[in-house]
Amino acid sequence: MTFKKEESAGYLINHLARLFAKELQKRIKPLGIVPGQFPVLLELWTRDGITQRELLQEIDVEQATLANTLTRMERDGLIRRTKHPADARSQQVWLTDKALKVKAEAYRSATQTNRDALAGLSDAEKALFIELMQKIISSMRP
Amino acid sequence: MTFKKEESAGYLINHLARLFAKELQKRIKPLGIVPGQFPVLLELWTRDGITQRELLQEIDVEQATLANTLTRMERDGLIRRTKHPADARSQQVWLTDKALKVKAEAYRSATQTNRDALAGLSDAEKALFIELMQKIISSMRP
DNA sequence: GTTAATTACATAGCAAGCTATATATAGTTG
DNA sequence: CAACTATATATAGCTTGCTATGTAATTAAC
Repeated sequence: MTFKKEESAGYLINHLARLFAKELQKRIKPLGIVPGQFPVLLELWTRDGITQRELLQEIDVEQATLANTLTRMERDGLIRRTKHPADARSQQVWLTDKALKVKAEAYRSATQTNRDALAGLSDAEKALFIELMQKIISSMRP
Repeated sequence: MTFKKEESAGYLINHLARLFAKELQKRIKPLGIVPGQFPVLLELWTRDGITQRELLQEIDVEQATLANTLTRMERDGLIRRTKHPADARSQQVWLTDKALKVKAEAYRSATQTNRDALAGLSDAEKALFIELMQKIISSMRP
């Protein structure tokens, strides 16, 4: 009954995810942002002022995770939250100038992290790797 | 300047890692273990009584992460720690009966999680996916 | 139009990761 | 052997994720 972790998909994926996060964190630290804030920023950079509910539909985390991430982002001066005019339960989320200013550089950091990480692969391998992950995700997603 | 998260290696890997962890957690919960304990168990099931230092060499996490994981495992009755006879700084780590008893079922759970997750891929794709991850990891590892 | 169900968000509490730092013991070196 | 240096582990404090539960506001049902 041998189980080799170096050949286990789950083990490798977990390891890889941590290596990626560490690398990205290093790059974006000077911008005053952290990896967990990236999905929120990506969405708001293209669609500012949406509600938490709408944000949640675009981001693959639990509602509580998003709420906590937004609280930290507010603390860090990246977003503001305002009451929704038509629904008092709802909050609209708005980027601050600080968050708008780092957009270009943050994109570059993420792109560069991906590029460096996959630098040892051929173009065909890179494309295949992405495709395989997409395939697995869509089969696992609830 | 478009950045599509569905095509970003880092984004996909993070998402995939969370899906895997969630799935594994569901399966091993009845055994009284959690995903973060798996690397420790895997090593101790084949080499019991080693020191934290030796464990650390096999597991790709920081020393502090391992120390905390071991503390939780001790609390949960999975391991015991004893002073090393020849070096008072050192701790030897031993599995309890509880941890030994779940070995076979835990292997099965992990194997099954991997199998199910990759079920939509051909054998060649599975092998390729593993190889690509190994390749990326070895290029990113410090 | 009050009651019940649903929705939006927050909070509590935990796991698992990280960096940075402290502490105790061992080893080395003058 | 006293004084550094190095090693083994622990602790503090943070992020990012989760589940479970609470709270307030809205909508649906009677």
